[in-house]
Amino acid sequence: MTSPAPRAERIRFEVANRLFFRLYQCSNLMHKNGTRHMGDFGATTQQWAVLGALARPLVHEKGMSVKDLIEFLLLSRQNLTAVLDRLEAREWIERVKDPEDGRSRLIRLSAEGNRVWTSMQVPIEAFYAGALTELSDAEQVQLYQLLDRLKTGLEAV
Amino acid sequence: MTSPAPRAERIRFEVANRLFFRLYQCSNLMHKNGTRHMGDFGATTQQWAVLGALARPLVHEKGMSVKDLIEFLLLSRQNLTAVLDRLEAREWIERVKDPEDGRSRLIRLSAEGNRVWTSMQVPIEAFYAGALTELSDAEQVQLYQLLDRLKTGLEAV
DNA sequence: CTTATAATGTCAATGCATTGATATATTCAC
DNA sequence: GTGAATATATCAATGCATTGACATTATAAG
Repeated sequence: MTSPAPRAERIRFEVANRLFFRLYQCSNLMHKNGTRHMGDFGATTQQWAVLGALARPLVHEKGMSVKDLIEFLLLSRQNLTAVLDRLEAREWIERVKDPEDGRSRLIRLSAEGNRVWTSMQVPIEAFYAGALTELSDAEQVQLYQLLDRLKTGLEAV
Repeated sequence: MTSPAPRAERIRFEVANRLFFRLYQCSNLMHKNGTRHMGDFGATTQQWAVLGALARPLVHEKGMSVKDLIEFLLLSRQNLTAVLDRLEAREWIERVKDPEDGRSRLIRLSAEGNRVWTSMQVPIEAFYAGALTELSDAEQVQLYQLLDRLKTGLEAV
């Protein structure tokens, strides 16, 4: 059927294969060791992402709708709901009615959630520093930018 | 308590934050859209990783022990067992006794698994090509190498 | 007012990933 | 042979992630 792939094609495939395999491994390691670094808090890396999104300056006051959180985090609604439920059970976030849209509920950091998020910065910074020892400042920026463009491709594929 | 972080430190933290957030998003997108690309086969990206590991030239004949697969894929034994169970249920892999070590069982591609893996190359290549449109060949290599060093740091942290 | 659309939530099934504890069989050192 | 270490498997709990289907409530269009 298919003729044997030319050399350039084989190499291209091999590079892509390794690239996505490393992405897979790095993501698993990030979640495993990142979550382990939070020992005292018992918070997962996925929960950081939510708290971090809600703690951003322009969001902190009024909160974010579930819809906006879904678009920001790129998660399914059903999955995000479960994560929010766990965060709400710990009283780190609150769901309040949006005064401007009765259908919408705004997700906000609670006072306790804000306090916890601040304390979490210490182990998070330690994790970041430890995980990035092999990369210079410039390389970290480079990696971020390459991942940003990979994300663009992955969204369209 | 802690004095306000110097500007350079804040920027460093922000870069790390974005880097790991993009890693998180890319990994989720890879699994979601990668698995979707396999529609006909109903195989997940994690299952590719296992089949791909077993299909490598030097492994294909004799297979790999569970221990070696764990070290290669960086997964927990309990998780890998579950993935292997699903692959075995589809008769894509076989577990055979290691003639050299009675404790060990070697995981091998079955004839059917080998055939399926070959057919899968087509949608996998299409997925790779579509996901990497934003990156040149050189950038793909660069990204792979940066992820490789990130992995080293993430393993040690 | 009626209808369509949008935002959210819920129920169910499946798969991936972790940790912890326990069990069995085999190999190897002594 | 005894005992330690190794390789694998299993059971249980928890969390993350997807899809699909259905329900509720509120907004917006006609």
